[in-house]
Amino acid sequence: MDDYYQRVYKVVEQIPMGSVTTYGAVASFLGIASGARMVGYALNKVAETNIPAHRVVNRNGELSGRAYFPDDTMRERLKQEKVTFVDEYQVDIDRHFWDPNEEME
DNA sequence: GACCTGACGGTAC
DNA sequence: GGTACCGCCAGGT
Repeated sequence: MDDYYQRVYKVVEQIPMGSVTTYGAVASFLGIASGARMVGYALNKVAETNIPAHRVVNRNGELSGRAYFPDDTMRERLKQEKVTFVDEYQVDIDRHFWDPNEEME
């Protein structure tokens, strides 16, 4: 369902600056807790659009999809948003975590 | 139409 | 506490 992707984009667009969420959180919000992979797959298609896909990381806070962005766009944008990094390619997910289920219920 | 792969997650060992 | 394996949904070959 292409509508599925639309929902993913819509949720990702709601992520406030300086905050990040996880694939699992988005998937859970869409009703498919086990479809975290699909979320990342969908974001891959919007990596070059206006969707802030860089604010979505895995459950460990790692920028697993940075390779799909040109250069270090993902890391640079997050740093620009004052997001705390615990590692060169890992954000402080526990500190900036944003749950769509609590903001868009 | 069947099999393989993929920006992940949770549980088991 | 860290590593390994299996499970999920969709899409491409």
